[in-house]
Amino acid sequence: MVTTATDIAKQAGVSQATVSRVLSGKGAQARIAKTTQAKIQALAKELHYRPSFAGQALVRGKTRSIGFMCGDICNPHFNELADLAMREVEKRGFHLVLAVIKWDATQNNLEAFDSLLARGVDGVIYFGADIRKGTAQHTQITGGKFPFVSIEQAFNGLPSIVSDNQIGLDEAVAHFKENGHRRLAYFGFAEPDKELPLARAAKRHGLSLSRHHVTIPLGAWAQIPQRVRAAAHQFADLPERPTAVFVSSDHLAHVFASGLWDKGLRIPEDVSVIGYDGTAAGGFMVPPLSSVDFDNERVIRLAVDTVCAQIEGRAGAAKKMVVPTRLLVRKSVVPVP
Amino acid sequence: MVTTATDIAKQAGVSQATVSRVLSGKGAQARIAKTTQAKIQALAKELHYRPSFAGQALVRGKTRSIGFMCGDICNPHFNELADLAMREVEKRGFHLVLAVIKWDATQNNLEAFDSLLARGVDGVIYFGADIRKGTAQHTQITGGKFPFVSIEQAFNGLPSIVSDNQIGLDEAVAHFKENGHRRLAYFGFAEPDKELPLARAAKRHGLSLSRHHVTIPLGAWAQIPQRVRAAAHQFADLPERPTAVFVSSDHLAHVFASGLWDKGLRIPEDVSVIGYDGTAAGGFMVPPLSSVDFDNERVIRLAVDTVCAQIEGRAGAAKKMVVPTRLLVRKSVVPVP
DNA sequence: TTGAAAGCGCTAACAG
DNA sequence: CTGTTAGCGCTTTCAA
Repeated sequence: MVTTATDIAKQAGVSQATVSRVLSGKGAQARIAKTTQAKIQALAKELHYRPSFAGQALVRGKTRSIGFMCGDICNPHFNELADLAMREVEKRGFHLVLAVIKWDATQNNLEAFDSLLARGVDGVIYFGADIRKGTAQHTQITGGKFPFVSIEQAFNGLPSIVSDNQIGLDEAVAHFKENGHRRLAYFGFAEPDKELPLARAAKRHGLSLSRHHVTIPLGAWAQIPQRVRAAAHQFADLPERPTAVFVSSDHLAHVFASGLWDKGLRIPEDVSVIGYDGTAAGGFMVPPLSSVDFDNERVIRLAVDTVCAQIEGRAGAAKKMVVPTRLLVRKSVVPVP
Repeated sequence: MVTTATDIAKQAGVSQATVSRVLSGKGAQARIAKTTQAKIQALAKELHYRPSFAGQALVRGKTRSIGFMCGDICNPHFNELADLAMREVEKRGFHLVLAVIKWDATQNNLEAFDSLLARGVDGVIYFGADIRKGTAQHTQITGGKFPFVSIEQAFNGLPSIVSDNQIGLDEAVAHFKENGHRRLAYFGFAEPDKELPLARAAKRHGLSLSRHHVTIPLGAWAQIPQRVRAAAHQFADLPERPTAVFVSSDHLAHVFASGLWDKGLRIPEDVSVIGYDGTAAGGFMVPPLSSVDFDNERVIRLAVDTVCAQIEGRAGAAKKMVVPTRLLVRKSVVPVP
């Protein structure tokens, strides 16, 4: 049914090894006769030859594929990242295998990681979901031998790429201030990486800061939207409602905006908002969402470079890379009335 | 470095075949001594044994993975579908390999398909992008032998799952009419599958219908957003602007809404809109977008069932399955002023 | 209850 | 310039 190199060898009257040499591009180097090459090439085309993935993987000990672990792929930040990763990885001759982290799992483990290893990936790019958890066991599994790079979350000793949120958040707060806002709020999951820099920035610029956390019980992952919406409703009903809100992700900002809308509030007329991630999707919100931009391109390029280097043995490289964030000004912040 | 079955066999003092039997769950059936089983299991755990993907794939002739081809993964319809497909496929013990169709390729070919085959998938679920093209060559490649199912686009003779747009579009038009709208517009790419049923429905309900096509030159895929936005601007400036618009996808509806906003127009106050796809993302638009729902769950379940059946030799099954669409009423249609 | 052996499709080292 | 040979890690007869 499926054509193998041996089939071609038989028909061409040469050895299977010769076929392999020609078809894997080593023909020139091995100085195979032009005529033989041509014959084999022709046969290969005619019989729709396609090297067996499993055969190659087995003998090479590599599948030439890289795993990408991330949260809910319906979150624009993750799908935009996955899209970039796919292109970047393919550019280097690898395949990308996606694995979505299952937060609704009963255990707090990352089955996705096991799934990727079972799938035979040569390395993994790990990008935790919105809510981060310790994953000691898997860090151990990797043990520093397996090509691995983590985005945003730094595992001890393993290469990681984290963003410097202070810069972007400073700009965000400054932007709010320039527009006359005095009462700032944080809206989102509990994320110290964002809340601490935000608090610092607020202090620096003399704005008050309140925090509005959305909490999701373990296993209730599916009801995130409802809970976020409910939290937005609560926010809308606040007596001394802040006029400026930093939402911890663009994805949440969508739901937040929708929740405000339910209550008859509008962005930016009633409340000015800045998101986080700088997604393209945010640019199509009504109004276009200003956001702290994560520099996806750079992060992904670094991540892919890092795993590839490890896979190909050219190790070394920095252990921890820091990428700056910056404010992306669109239309969701206006002067306070 | 990596533990193999042979390693375990050596340490356990048994043959590698026995290890394989135990570890692949055939221990009971092959009546291996309980003690032997226990010893092997223990060793496997201790040494972090993980069957080699390539080894298994080679001997089985199957990778137990299914390819999913679709358009831009940043389009909510596609990422919601991919997400479902992933879960559905994993439920059956397969992996999903994503391949995004590259419309910006110079050739009108689907490299994604080749990429999947190179990746050794056992079957393919094909879901064309917004703009569909003939892909004769690949239809030939599949030749009816390779497990394959197409969503929305019916290839000659191959299993396919298409939606019945007439139902949903009738409901959509009826909904517009109930709200007093008389002038209806189609906004989107040229898609006969949607435009024809829409025209029929409009006629039936006595509404006028104008068409506003967004055209993208081949290779200009990257500038879709700008072009859609520009088209929305043009629409906004129309002298006799329709009050009701059917947008060919929720994804486009986002951009359309954003384009109207640029011009100071609001949904639903100035124009009522119904999208297509019924994405969850549409539910977070401001205002929540009414949409013709595609019944993702059902389509994906059918698709996965169909490829799996082919892969596992239980062939047969219907050649062409039709899934009804229906209107999902949210908040983007209001009575005409 | 278990071992020996064959072979999946491919690459690469070693001979010519 | 090309053939032979030896595995890669696993499953699966066939024997014992």
